Parts: sequence; structure tokens; C-alpha cells
Amino acid sequence: MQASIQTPQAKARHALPTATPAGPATPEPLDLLEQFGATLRFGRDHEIHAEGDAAEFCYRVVSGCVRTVRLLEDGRRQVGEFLLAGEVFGLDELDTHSFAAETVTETVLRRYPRRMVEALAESRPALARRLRQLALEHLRVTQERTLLLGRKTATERLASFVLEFDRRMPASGRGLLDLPMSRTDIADHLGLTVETVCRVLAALKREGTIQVSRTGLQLLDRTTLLDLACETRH
Amino acid sequence: MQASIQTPQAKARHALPTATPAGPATPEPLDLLEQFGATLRFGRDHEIHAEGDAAEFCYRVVSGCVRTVRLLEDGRRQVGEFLLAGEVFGLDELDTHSFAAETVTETVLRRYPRRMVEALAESRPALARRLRQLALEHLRVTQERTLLLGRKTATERLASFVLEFDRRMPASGRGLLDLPMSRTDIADHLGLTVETVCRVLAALKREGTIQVSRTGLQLLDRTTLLDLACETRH
DNA sequence: CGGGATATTGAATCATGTCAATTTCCGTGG
DNA sequence: CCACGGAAATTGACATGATTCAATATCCCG
Repeated sequence: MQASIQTPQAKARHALPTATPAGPATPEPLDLLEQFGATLRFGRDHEIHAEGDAAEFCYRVVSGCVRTVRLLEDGRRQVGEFLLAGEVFGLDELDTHSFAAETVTETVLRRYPRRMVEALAESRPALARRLRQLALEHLRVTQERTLLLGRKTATERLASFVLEFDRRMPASGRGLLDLPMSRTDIADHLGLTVETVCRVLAALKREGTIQVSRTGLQLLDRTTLLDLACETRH
Repeated sequence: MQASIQTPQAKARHALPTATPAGPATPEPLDLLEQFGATLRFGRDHEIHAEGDAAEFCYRVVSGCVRTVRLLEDGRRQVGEFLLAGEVFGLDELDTHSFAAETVTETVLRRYPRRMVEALAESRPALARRLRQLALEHLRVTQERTLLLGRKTATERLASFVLEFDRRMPASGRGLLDLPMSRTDIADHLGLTVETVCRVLAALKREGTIQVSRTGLQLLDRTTLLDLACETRH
């Protein structure tokens, strides 16, 4: 399936959701890029860029869901992260993309040339600062996952995953979220197998901690989840 | 044990080892900081800063070895990374240190106020660029470890570890490196137990792939190691 | 109302963890 | 210089959480 590309237009249309919901909106330095953006539409399971591709563009998810992926030769797969509406990917790279990016569902993206980002940052300290901040936030999330993968049990991983997802999921009523990705995607994100993901979700459901369907999930007992997730802060 | 602190002095003394061993040395923007540096000396197993501390300073290892550490309430431990001579830590932070930092061996550090780094970056695009680059390199290493922890077996993890260490270890003759850290440290870095680390090292030794002693290690069969490590590139 | 993909469940196996001894190393003091 | 002692490393035996393999069950989509 091919993506449709639209040339730059309606500027304000795809702006970042304001970081601070109340108070005077902080100016978002990334907005400088809007004029260089193009809008792309993809069907489900479509590759946006491959691992190792020159990092020519970065992207913002307008709607839908994207996953980043790495493979070992023998097929073992690692899902780096899931990107939701409003989130940016492909920006925190050196010269090449260290992960491939694929759509999970039908997705609309806004694409920007990284060359322009870098160029603008040279003369705009606010943008430069913002770029570093984004990289550092990304780093912190990745370090958190390092702890999850290195030291947590299957149940703890699922609890952490569900809670993180709940935090990031845009405004779906209290504790009610949908899971656009497959169980296999979740497994490859958490360093588990599909079967283990299923079993753990079933167990959490049995104990009344969550409610799950194939594509959705509801948090019933947040306390138990927080407990299981072993989160020091939050 | 208390650290001795020396006031700023001999500027060039603790400069970064030139990134490019041959060719015209690229000017290193971080050198701007040298005038704000202080030298610290620590004994072994000394805490440099705690997890959650305000990120007031960053550090360069002059000699010795440092580990970064996170703990789960029940004592499970994750070693983020080992820092060797010439390497910097505590720089890639937002407001607080997300890991504690401890010396592994006797260590000499050079310490810099982060506030100065950030301030200088505002007016020096080259420094700002360098800061982001460091964050991105750090991110990439962490993502690599994510794959290791999520998808590799114990043997593959040890092979990857040994090879990475070999790459970073400053000029110790071909394939001959010392391991300043304990087996427990290695285990907590690789998401394994001490016992597993011992057994895997013993197995690799038995098969003639490496030579190990308590504090040192020699690579005998690099091909096998690369194979085991499942490295797509390098 | 099929049919293929995805999810779920069960049973058996395996890699790694746990627990429990040793053994080795190495600094220290006699 | 050597014996001692404590910490770290190693090894063995056993336990277990997660994987693997296999069989349904369920959900969509056409």
C-alpha cells in the first residue's frame, strides 16, 4: 500500500497538543517546522522507514499508532516503543534510524525534514534546548525500560506497561483505554512471548485488577497495578 | 571515606582524549568547561551522587571506574553502565539524576557545574550541538541494551558485554582487558544472577573462546564472540 | 456465513534462578 | 614470609517462571 502525500498547507492544523493544559501556553519551538511539513497517510502495518535508513525525516503522529522495531537475524524482534497521537519519532537519531518504524493501525503522519530542524537549531537556542530535552526524555523512558526488561517479572512488566499507556493515552475516559497493537507487539515490547502476555492478562483479569478485550482495556484496581509495577515515583 | 577536592588548576591536564586519534583534532566544545572543573578523588565503592539528587554537577572519569545504579524497593538492582577513563556521566539528565553513581575502584574525577554547561550552550551552537549528540549516543547505547535485555540469552549477553568492553577499554593490548567490577556488578548490568555470569564465563572459557581470571579477561576467539553477540553491525 | 488471522489455553520442557556448599583470592597481622 | 579470615567467585543440586509446541476458541472482514 502506498502512502498519499500532501504538500504543505493548513499550518495550525497539526500543531502539538499544548504541553500545559492550563496556564499560558509555552511557545513550542518545534512549531517553527510546521511550514516544512508534509502530511502522509498509511494503512495498517506499513513501513514508514527501515532500520539503517538515512535519517532524512522525522515525524509527528497526527492520528493512529506507530511502532519502532529492531530485528535480530534469527527473527527475534524488539519493539522499541509505541507512538500515539501528538508524539514525535525519528528525531532522536544521529545519521541513520536505529529502529524501523511501522504503522500499527491506519495512521496520519506529519513529516519534517531533519536537515531543516538541525539548521534552525543553529541559530535558535530555544529550539536547540528543546531538541536536547526531547532526547533526554527519550533517554529516560528507555532507561526505565532497561530496568523493566532487566529486573521485572512478566506480571510486573504488564502492570508497568498498562500504567504507562494509561498515562499517555489521550483523554479516553478514566482508566478506559484501547490497545491498538496486537498481543505479539506487546510481547516484543516487553521481552516476553505472546502466550505469556495472554496468560498474565488473563490472570490480572481473573483477580479483578483489569478488564480486557481484544482491543481495549480498563483499569479497575489502580492500587494493585501500581504495587505490581514497582514504581518508585509517579 | 571522604573525597579530597582540589580547586581549579592545571587546565590541559584532564582534557578529553582526542576523539580522532589521527588527523586534525576536532575542537571539543566541552573543553570550554575546563576552567570550572574541580578534581575529586574517591576510594572504592563510594557514592558520588544518589538517585534523585538534584543534577547539579556532571563528571568526567580521569582514572578508575564508575557505575550508575538504580534499585527497586525489594533490593533488585540495575547497573545502568560502567564509565571508564575519559568518559562523562551525569550530564544527560533533566533536573535530577535518574541513577545513583558509585565508584567501582579508586577513582579520580573531574567535576563540572551543569549550570555552566547549560548557560554556555545558550550562546554557543557548537556546544549545544555537542550536548545533543552526547545525549543521542547515550540513547543509542541504551537502546542497544534494551535489545540485549529483552531478547538475548545469557551467553549472548556476556558475549555482547565482553565485546563492548573491549571496544571501549583504553589501549590495553589486543584483546586483553581488565574487569574492574565484580561479577555481581556484571550480573546486575546484564539482568542476570552472579551464578549465571560465573557459569557462562566458565563455559566460554572451557570452549576456548575467552580466558578469564577474577579481574581480567582475554579474548581468544573473536569470531565466536561476534557470532554469539548477534550483532547486526560493527 | 465462512475463513484466516489473532488470541487463548494446556501440557511439557528448558533456561535461569535459588539455595547451599566449597574454593579461591587477597589483604592483614603475627 | 606465612597463616588467618572474610569477601568474592565458583560449582552443584534442585526449583520455577517463562518458553515452546500444540490444540482450540474467538474475532473480524469480506
